[in-house]
Amino acid sequence: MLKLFNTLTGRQEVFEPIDPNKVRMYVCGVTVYDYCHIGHARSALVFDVLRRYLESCGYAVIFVKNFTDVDDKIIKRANEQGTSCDTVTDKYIQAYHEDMGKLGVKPATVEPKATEHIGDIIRLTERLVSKGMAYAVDGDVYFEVAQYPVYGRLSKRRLEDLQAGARVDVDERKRHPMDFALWKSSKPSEPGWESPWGPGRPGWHIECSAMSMQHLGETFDIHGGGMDLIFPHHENEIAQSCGATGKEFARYWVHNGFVQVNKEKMSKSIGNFFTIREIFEKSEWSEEVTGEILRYFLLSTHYHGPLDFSDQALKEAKNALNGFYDLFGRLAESNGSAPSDQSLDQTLDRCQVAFKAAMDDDLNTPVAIAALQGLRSVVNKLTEKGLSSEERKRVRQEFRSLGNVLGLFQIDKWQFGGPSVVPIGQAKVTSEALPVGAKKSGLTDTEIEDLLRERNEARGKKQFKRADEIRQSLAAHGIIIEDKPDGSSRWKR
RNA sequence: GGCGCCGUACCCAAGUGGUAAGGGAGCAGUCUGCAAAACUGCGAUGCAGCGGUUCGAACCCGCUCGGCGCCUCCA
Repeated sequence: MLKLFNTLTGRQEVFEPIDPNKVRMYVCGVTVYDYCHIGHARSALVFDVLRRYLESCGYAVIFVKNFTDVDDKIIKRANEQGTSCDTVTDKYIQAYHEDMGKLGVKPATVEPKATEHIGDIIRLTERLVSKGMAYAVDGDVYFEVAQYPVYGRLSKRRLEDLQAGARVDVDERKRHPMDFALWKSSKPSEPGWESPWGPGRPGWHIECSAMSMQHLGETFDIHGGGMDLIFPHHENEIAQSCGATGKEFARYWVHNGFVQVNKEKMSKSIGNFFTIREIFEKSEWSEEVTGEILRYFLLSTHYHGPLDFSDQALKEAKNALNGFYDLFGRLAESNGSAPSDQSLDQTLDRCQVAFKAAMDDDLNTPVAIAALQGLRSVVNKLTEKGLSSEERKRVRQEFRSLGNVLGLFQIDKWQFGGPSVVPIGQAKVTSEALPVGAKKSGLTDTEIEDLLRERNEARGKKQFKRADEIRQSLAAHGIIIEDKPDGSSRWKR
């Protein structure tokens, strides 16, 4: 039974979808005027995992994640670059898909763009105007917060408190300082659409209401996003949606914490952000490996709390992951048959139960990972005694299927090279495709294999000095050699 | 000024009333030509501090200190 922390009620609640077998969720995506940073990655990942977990529980999930492709920042960026808004948004939507794809974030069921829903937005705005909850002034349309008595129920703020500290310039055309734009008039040079109030474009908040209602209905199950969206974005979505329909909007509001750098929020305005592609470009590991390291790192903290990004943290994630892939490597190698171990079934069952309990507890991924670490530890002990090949397959499958919920452990070979086994004294160099774990620079696999072969020839002749020289020189390139009991060797980066 | 979050070992990180999960790093040992991996052992009498409630508190209450977020575009 999944429990989720609901921002709306301020506590954990048992998750029960409207339709017993179906979950409808909406997550605020990004405004596409720049590359995504790690903070965007965390948000995308958290809801990717929520979606995967719901699916693994047997729900049919309809997952909508939008792109905000009309916005002041986009217009500004287009002007700076001397291009059109479409060019800007196309570029960054593509980049989004590339970056998130490398992270293993599955595409949402529907990924609508604001500009594809202008008609819905205008209709929703008209609906609010006709109900007296919004008013037009000089081609702009504002939502009147005073018309929605429970305004502030999500962010737990009262209108009076907001007024006191408001840093916004008060627009005297607005009836209340917190009234927000549903529709903004456009200058001829700006993107605009015809509307009952003249040419204009949507305000920021209205698009999410229009798109979520269009794709998921007026009331749906889960609405998510980063914590910084609680106010004003989600507060305003609730006000305008409930104001228009008179029904509840989303039932569970889920918000992820920030990625920080040196305990400070990673943000564009502070300038302390790292883009996802920057991490991939800087990384010494292959894309698959880097993507999995990032995932592991981002899931090693509960989604609700802050998460400090650093090179050291990534390195620790890599080391932790190494332990798993070392085990997978050994599981994949045949080491003779061994009598079946009766305790294996029990071990696998226990891990499943612990994993599920952790995920049920508000998506407690650190504890879920701990369950997998526990399995790793037990299986390591079992492999010391020996496991049959059928058992080794089952173990690997277990890691694969539980890992799939987190998007981990799906790769066959990680840092281990392809033709990694070079028997002592009789190596044959087989050149295969560059393995997944290949480093982007440094020695090629063939070079490594050549050196390894030379080393094992030396070992065969008991020329250990030469053998150790080769070990040293490979180590200088970050290559670690492991000699197996049968005299052959494997290597990893 | 208002609303809210956080402070657990060298690092990361669970635990939110019943006597401190897990990982990484480190140290020692087994194994190994040497390594690596794996295995075994070691590691917070204490959870920012001080009071209080309780048979019992890291977990509840109060105060203090320290760090941060939102109220403005922001995942």
